[in-house]
Amino acid sequence: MATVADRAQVSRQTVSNAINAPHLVRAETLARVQAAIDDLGYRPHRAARTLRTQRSYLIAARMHKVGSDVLDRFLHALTTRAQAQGYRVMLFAEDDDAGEVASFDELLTDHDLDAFVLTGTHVGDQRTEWLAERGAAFVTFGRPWGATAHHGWVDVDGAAGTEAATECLLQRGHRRIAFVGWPAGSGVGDDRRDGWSRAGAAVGLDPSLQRAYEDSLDNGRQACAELLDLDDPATAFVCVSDTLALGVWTELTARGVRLGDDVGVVGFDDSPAAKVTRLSSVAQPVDDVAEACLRMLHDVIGARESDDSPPEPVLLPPTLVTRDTT
Amino acid sequence: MATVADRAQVSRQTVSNAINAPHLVRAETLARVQAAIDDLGYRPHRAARTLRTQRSYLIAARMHKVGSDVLDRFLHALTTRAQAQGYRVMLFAEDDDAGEVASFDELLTDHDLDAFVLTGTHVGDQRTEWLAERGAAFVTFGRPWGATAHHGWVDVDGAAGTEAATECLLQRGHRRIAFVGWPAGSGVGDDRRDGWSRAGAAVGLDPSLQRAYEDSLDNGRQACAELLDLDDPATAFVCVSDTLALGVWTELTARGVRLGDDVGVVGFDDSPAAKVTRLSSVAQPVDDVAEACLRMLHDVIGARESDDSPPEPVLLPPTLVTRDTT
DNA sequence: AGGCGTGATTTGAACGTTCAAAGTCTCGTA
DNA sequence: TACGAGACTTTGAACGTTCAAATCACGCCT
Repeated sequence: MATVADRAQVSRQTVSNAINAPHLVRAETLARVQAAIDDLGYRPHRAARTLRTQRSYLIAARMHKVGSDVLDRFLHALTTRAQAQGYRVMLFAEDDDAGEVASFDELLTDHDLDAFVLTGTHVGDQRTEWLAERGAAFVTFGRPWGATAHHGWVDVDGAAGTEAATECLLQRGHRRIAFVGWPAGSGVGDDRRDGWSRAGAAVGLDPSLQRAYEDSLDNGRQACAELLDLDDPATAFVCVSDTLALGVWTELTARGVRLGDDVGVVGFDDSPAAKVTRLSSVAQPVDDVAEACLRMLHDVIGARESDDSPPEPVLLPPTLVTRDTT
Repeated sequence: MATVADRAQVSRQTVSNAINAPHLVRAETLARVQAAIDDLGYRPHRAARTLRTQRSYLIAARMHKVGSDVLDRFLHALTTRAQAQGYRVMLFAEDDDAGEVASFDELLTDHDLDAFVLTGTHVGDQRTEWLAERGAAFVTFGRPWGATAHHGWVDVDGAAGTEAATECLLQRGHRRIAFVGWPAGSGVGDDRRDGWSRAGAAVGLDPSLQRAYEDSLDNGRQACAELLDLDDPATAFVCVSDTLALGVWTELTARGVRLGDDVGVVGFDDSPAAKVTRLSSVAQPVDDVAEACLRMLHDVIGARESDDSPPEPVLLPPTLVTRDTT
């Protein structure tokens, strides 16, 4: 920077201004500085800037547990878009809320991180409170389940997704549409169940036609088997996840059922496995989520300390991808 | 840090030494400094340290294109392990070698990155040369295909994987074992084909029983159909990827073939979709790869400038996961 | 003529660390 | 008694930026 200043016949500070506050610099001078910068290929040093300004242009994101296709795609979108705005994404990996908070602390204090993107919000989430207390900038991909929002969030309207799935199956003539979900209390799971309930209630479907299991292929099979073996069996399955849906699919395939014709299935997340098995599924618009997160983060970072009202939440609609199982 | 120094009745530098070079400090003093650090909850500021030492304790990794389960898991393992050693992983996303090199440049010059982890090495890779020229520390997950190694690398022995797959199918009694691969020249693809050739040659299998297509489900179906419709059809398929294998699986399922009994299939990568469809597949030991990468990186970072011979490469054996299709 | 405001630029200090060199203390030895 | 060696500690400067305040040049008003 000193070299640039010398060559442009100005002081360090003018170079700094030319870069960070060009309106303070006379046009003629600006051009001279710009030329010097180009000639010398000068680029400001981030660590020095961070040291002085307490801003790192870094965003932290948690490296999710493996096998989560949605979060993987989200992270990709986030990285790409952050980069376009001059930010970089820094990863951390933790197993639970407590560990994550410990990471926050280190990242915030030691690395001057500018913002955090949280995924997988859940009931009783301890992370948001911690961050809010510290006055850290953050947004969540996921609603503040069971709490009032004291922070910006972006989420996908799961209920709308399962509702659309249910309506699609209704149109195909199904009247025994079951829901295969997660145990109550999970926020996301309850929301997706609500969508099915809503669509069902509108036309008087049997609201008891449902099962709740932890997320696994085997549990999907199990649920499917139970619902098929009823006196008045289910003819279609709306599932809270692709994992359970693929379990259902497995059971149906094993029984030799004609998928799409006799029985319908819809999953959630549109995972690669759904594409392979031609399973219909509700797709989350992860690119849009990432975009919205960054926009919101931009506002939050700017408005921190001055403004105390959280930004307007964003709820995005998912898309039903219709394949062979509906 | 000044506060710690005051409280411990020592100078800044002694605090610094207590942290970075404890052997230089008298035990008694060390204890006093340590106590002060604990009392005040002091933690050194990374940006300041980076500014002075030119070291960031940051490792760059590329955020792979979506849908690559192996790289996703690798990234997770890398993050976890790096973190345990005091490093953090910084992401970048680029579409091609040129873009990636541009990112390297920015990360190296502006952010003082300590090291790079490259994935997806390929024939004519421009990235390694660029990094080597700059004297940057890096390792690759993937061999330097078609070039002599001027850098440390870790890879999985693909040929050993397909060889094991082929031998497994031989044991099941198959004698018409086909290979569904990628077009020649891709390094990884050729290597995996070699494993099949090797195992086949040992017992005199037909070496022409193979197809080469770009990686997609449809191409897998296509290849499968062609190989089944031969006068002397294939009875088993060793595939270069799960994508192609799942294409094969789709075609076989559509034809109502009894998988595992009449016909065998083995994929590569052990993706989630393989688990769902009960497809046998060759699994890469990504955790071990990440571990080896970091160990190697540690050596490279330490030895930079002094030592010029690259570290010993690491080639790890994959594991054949046997499910219903063998 | 002198003071004043405004826009452009410079100066000195500071951010929090570590490097390089110099300083102090203790002890064994000539 | 002094001297050098070794162990430990301190001092001043530096890393590359930006902040806050000072300075400068210039035209305008009274």
